[in-house]
Parts: sequence; C-alpha cells; structure tokens
Amino acid sequence: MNTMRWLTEDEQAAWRAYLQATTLLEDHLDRQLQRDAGMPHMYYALLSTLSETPGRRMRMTELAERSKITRSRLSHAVTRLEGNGWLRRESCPSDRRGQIVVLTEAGYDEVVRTAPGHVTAVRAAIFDRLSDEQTRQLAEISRIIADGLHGPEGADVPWRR
Amino acid sequence: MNTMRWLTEDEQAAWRAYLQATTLLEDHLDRQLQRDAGMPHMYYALLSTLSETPGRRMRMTELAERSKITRSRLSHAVTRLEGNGWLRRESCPSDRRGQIVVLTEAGYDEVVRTAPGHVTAVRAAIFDRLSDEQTRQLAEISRIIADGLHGPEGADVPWRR
DNA sequence: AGCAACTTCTTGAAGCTTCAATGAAATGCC
DNA sequence: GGCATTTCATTGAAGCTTCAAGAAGTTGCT
Repeated sequence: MNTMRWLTEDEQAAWRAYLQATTLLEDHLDRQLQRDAGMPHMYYALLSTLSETPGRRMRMTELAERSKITRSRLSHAVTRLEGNGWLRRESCPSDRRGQIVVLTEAGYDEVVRTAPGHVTAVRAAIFDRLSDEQTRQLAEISRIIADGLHGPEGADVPWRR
Repeated sequence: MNTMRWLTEDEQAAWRAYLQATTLLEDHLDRQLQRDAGMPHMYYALLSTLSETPGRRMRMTELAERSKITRSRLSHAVTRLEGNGWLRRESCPSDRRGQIVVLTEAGYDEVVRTAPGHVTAVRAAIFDRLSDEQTRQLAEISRIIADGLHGPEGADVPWRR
C-alpha cells in the first residue's frame, strides 16, 4: 500500500499561491530598494533593525539570529555595508571573539531617508489590500510556520546548524 | 503636518512574522532539496511544473511567467539543468525565436524520486501545522498579494518589466 | 593548570540572481 | 514591400548566498 500523504486540493492551491506571492513580493521589494536605496531588501532590513536598537548596535550573532540568516551571510553583508559607510564594526569588550555592528550616522540617515518609500511599498503590496482580520491571520500563520522551523523564539535546538 | 502612513502595531507584527517565516522556510526548503536532489528549490519547482504539463514541455516565456521569474533567470537555470540531463531545449516550430523546454526521462525520474521527500518537508513545515481554515486563509491572502503585484492571472500590464 | 570541545566570526570559491546589452525573429504601420 | 517597434531568448559581468574550512577566543572538565 501507499503510505505517502500528498497534498489535498486546498493545500496545493495554497502552496502554489504562497510560492507566487512570496516570489513576486521578494522580487518587488528588492527592486524597489535597489532603485531607491542601492541595496537589496535583506540589507535594508539589517540597517532598519539596527536603527531600532538601543545604541544602534548589536552583536553579529544576535543580529544574524534575529534576521534568520547565517553568520556567514551577515559577515559578507556587513563588509559590503561597511564599504558604503553605513555600518562599522567594533570589537566586543566582554568577549574578544565578538564583533559589534554599529549603525553609523550616515547609515541612520539613509534609513530615515528611505523608510517612507519602503513602508509605502509594503503597504501597497500587502496591508492596504488585507482586512484587519486577514492581517491578524497572516501574523498567526507566519508565527506558526516560523516556530516550527526554529523553535518558538529562544528554544535552543542543538541540531540546528 | 506629517501625511505619511506608517504601519500599525498589528501590521508591524504581521510583517516581522511574515519576513521571518518566509526567510526560514525558503532556507529550509533550499537545504532540503540541495541535499536530496542537488538543486535549489526554484530549480526543483521548474522540473515539477514541467512534469505536470501535457507533453512535459513548455515555452520559455510561459514557464518564466508561471514561475514568476525573469526570462534571464530561467535561461541560466535551464542551462544548468540541461547540463544535468534533466532538461532539453527544442526549437519552436511556430515561432523561430522561441525555445521549448522539455523534461527528459531522467528529469522526470528525478522528480518522481524526490517528490515524496519534498512534499513531506512542505507538509511538516506548513500544512501539518495549520488548520484547514488557516490553509484557506493563507491561500486567499497569498492570492490577494500576488494579484496586486502582477494583475490577476492574465492581466497584461505593459509597465511590468 | 591543561586540554578538548565549543563558539564566534571570517574567508574564498562555487553557484545563483540581477542587470544591461545583444542578436534574431515577429508584428504593426505606412 | 520597407522600416520601426516589439517580443523571445541568451549572454557576461557584477553582486549576493551558500558551503566548507579555518583562525581566534571561551568554556567546561579533571
């Protein structure tokens, strides 16, 4: 007998729609930010995260974890953004392996300058089209998926990387 | 006065959750398929789409549009997959500019071999965790976002790309 | 203290994506 | 027919991501 569980009609439809939506949205936001800020969306997200953080600084590892990217990817990204003068590395006093990424004044200004355009793009693509109810549904669904893939925020699983 | 509309608390929460979920999921599926099939998720999706198509073949442009990727990206992808022997290019009889991508027997076998593992990964990450109601919500939300970004399946907008 | 095991971060190479430019063919217009 | 415009697909270079390896520092065990 065949013990394999395939996707139902509804699940297939949802999966196709999800793939199309995420592919289009990623592409759309990458283009918007590449045009208006000269960097891909993930790079902008890094600056944005730092801009909301006390001291506008964070340990590499923590920034990588919050952003859900590998340390390696972050390392390359920081090197590039440092070249733009938007970020700076400082060594960590409490742990000499550590590096602290600091958003420069120029980097902060860049976020301030480009945030309105980015928020407008996100609104236009998503939240202006969804009801409040759907916005909450999206949040809940996203949390369920994210939690399944890395444990609910702080569950340290050794088999993960 | 400031006429800019920022995101509400709920919208910010949804956006953060969405970004984390999609980043983690993409990464997870890319790894799963890279390990089990030796290709990234998008490449697998191309083979999978072709496998469900009459004659297991499609025009480049149509495959690119269904997959929501650029022709350029598809061109590179097909070159790579052709190198693996999973795809083959044929010239189009009705339009001599055209190319038709054909899934080879080996390519079809590869999809058959790796589909179960992939479906299991998708189920485990998403549908085993969502209620039927949430699955329908995800489909609806995804459709709304996708439609906003490229017109509802067939609306040909000249200003796009 | 000494040492293995682990963590932090970086690096270079290989692979993937984007962008702009190009060749070739089809289409529309007069 | 002749010519400009548009469409189809490809190409190479530059930029981004992944992967495996490695240097440096910390932690835990005895």
